[in-house]
Amino acid sequence: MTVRTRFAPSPTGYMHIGNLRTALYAYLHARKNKGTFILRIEDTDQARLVEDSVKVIYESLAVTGLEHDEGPDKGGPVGPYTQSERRGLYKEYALKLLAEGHAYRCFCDKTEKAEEPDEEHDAPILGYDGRCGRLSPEEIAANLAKGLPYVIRQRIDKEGSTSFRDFIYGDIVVENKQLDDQILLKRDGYPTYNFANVVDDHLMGITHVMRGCEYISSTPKYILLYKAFGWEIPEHIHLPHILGPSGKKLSKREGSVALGDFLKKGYLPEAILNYIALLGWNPGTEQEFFTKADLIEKFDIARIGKAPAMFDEVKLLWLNAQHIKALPPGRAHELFLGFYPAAISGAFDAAKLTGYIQGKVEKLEDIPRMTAFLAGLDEKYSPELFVHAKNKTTLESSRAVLADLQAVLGALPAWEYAGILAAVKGYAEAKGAKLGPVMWPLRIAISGLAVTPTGAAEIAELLGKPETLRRISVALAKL
RNA sequence: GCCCUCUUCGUCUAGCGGUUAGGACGCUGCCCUUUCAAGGCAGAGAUCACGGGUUCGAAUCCCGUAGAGGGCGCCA
Repeated sequence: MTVRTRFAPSPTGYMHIGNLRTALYAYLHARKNKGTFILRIEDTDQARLVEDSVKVIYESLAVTGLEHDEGPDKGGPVGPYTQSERRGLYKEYALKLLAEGHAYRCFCDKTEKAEEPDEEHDAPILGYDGRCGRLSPEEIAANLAKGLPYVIRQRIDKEGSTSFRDFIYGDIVVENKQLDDQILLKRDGYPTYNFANVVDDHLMGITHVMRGCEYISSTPKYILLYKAFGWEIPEHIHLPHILGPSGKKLSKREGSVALGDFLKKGYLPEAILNYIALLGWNPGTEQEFFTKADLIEKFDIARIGKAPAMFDEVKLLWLNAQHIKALPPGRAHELFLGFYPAAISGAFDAAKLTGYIQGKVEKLEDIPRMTAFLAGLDEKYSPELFVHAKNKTTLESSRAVLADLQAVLGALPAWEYAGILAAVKGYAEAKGAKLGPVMWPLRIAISGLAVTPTGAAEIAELLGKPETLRRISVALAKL
């Protein structure tokens, strides 16, 4: 049987990183097995529709390269792929359930109370008591005649228990009395997630249902639905949660949760994918750096874990640096260019600069801060920077070195890295000094910083001869 | 409240009856070096949540307990 997986997000306006991981796993499993990856938009909550948010979903999948084979924008054999366009279908199937006694009309009006759930107090919320399920045909007819609005609820026999085997968590058994007569079709005629999901997954031929483990508790109800329809039950793969730093579900209050946030900070899509893939899955080897192609090759749902994982941006940062380092130079430069201050991309050999710092950039967002000193020297730096114990430099030694260097470099006919380095080395040798005591003052003088993304000779080359000499003069004036 | 699930270094994890409990991030130190970083090496860091079993032997199997997370919406 060909594998068919689906990613079924709701248009909320942003791509939650946890949802992205679900999409990634579904995508990887499909690709790994030469199957089909489907995108389905779950927009059944009319009150929550957010303008343009479907676009965000398309863009997110595009930028991360999780391209789908079937979906609203691409079509396919089991469309439409947007739930709001499938309303007729849900009604048809709900009616079928109704006719067979697996569902009933409920005329109770609980819309008011259900508006705002009380999140602070975990007051016991009792499920629906099933009263409308006991209405006589005459009562139902009377209500219908009165034009009373109604919902359709699943009728669940409270005797016995329902079980299913989750691919990750194993056998899950729940007593039926724990199961609520959940609403299948809302008053407005739209299906609930609970119903639409089952109907669509079946109609779309989904073989592996992958979703967050918050659905484990309600899956028995879905199983009952499959059974009522007489449908084959697909493989269920519930994924452990991704937690925020506090150990709670990753939420906006604790920092970035949206793919867009990370992209804006200069995390590479491949690094993000790589990192979240490892949150809850491991290859069984010690490999941690993965390209998307690697992931497709190595991914295996059998190695998904059960325990929730905390999102650690520090490790993501490290992985991001690894991915930046691995970028082909041309591609790196393309990306870096967008982050260089205008003065740099104009006046400097920016491609050369990229080459010098590619190995040190952890995230693109840091580039302006790392390179600002090239565009303009902050002349107010402290002379104390010249004093460095390990290199045995002092204010006096620095002054002497810089004065000499000004002459040595000033006499240089050509201006490029190798020549500059050779000149400085030659000077140090002539003085019988090690390179450190000479390089340190030079680097401080031309950068004004204790920490720079690249060495003194590289910086001097980028700055050009006049500016290098000028900055040395500025330093000399301080000393 | 009821139900479901989870629990190995701070974090991500390996482990699936016998290991000095391995790796990665982070941290510390050393080396290299043209500073920092990168790279290389080394180190600290886990009585495997706790308590009982089973077994010659348990992080691994069983039963409890605790803690944490999730569900109980005309949200998904």
